[in-house]
Amino acid sequence: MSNQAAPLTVIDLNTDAPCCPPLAQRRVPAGTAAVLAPAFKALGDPVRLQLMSMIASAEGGEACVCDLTPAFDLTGPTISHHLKTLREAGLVEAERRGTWVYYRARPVILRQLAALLAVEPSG
Amino acid sequence: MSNQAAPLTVIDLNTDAPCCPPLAQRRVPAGTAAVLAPAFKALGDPVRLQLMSMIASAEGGEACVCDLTPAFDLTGPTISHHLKTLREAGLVEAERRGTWVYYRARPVILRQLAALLAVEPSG
DNA sequence: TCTCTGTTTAGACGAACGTCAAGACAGGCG
DNA sequence: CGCCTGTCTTGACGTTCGTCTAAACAGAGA
Repeated sequence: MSNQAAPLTVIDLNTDAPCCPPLAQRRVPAGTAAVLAPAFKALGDPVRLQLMSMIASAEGGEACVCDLTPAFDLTGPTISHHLKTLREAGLVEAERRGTWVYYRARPVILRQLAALLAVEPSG
Repeated sequence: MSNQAAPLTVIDLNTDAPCCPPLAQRRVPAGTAAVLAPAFKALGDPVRLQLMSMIASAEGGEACVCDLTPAFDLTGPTISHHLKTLREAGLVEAERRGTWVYYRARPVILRQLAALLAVEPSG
């Protein structure tokens, strides 16, 4: 069963809207927390945080799995699993071009997470 | 044994320095990822994300556990456990004043996380 | 078509997580 | 002091996570 009919999609992750006021400004509602927490969770592993950074900072905006995998002391399947986690969290998207698969960051959700964490300059 | 002698403290979470360039600008090194990933992980649970927000947005900059607990359908010990997780991640700090315990956000690390997630205004 | 390389899926394992009930600790008040 | 209230710790339970090996899938090239 594809469990995506849940009525939880309070936030449209595809718009460029800032989505939410900073976490420190207004209390985050349960629905918003349920939607955004998985994204933070996906970033909550050192390997995935590095993968995310390698992808987001790659030249041309995309990184090949063949460049990502050898950067870690982990097997290919394990890296693939972590990439799937990032994909399911909406943080990256994948595209196969011929032999290789390329991953690209999705800046919109990154901006939303950053906005949620924003704090007054010197509060 | 208090396992905090680990030689991993690449980042001083107590300074006000921006600490790291955005994740999308330069590849996050393994040491930095190891230090910051636990903070993201701590925010990766809906309950903790809401707790963090309730604390950070509370009037006076602090929130009493007695106000936090009744906001969820969870037992006191469970909320306490989540607060401990936030504390160990360096996101909040606690202080007991008489009968009640008050939690306060630590804006420095929040700023660091937000800075790491920062993305150019428009791709 | 067959074979080779690159990537993902499936299944299994131990470790860590989220939750609870029960108990321990801290502080205020008779 | 003894009791009560508020908070944290302990120990347990089932679930999820991170990793691996083995196998399946997708494309390129002979």
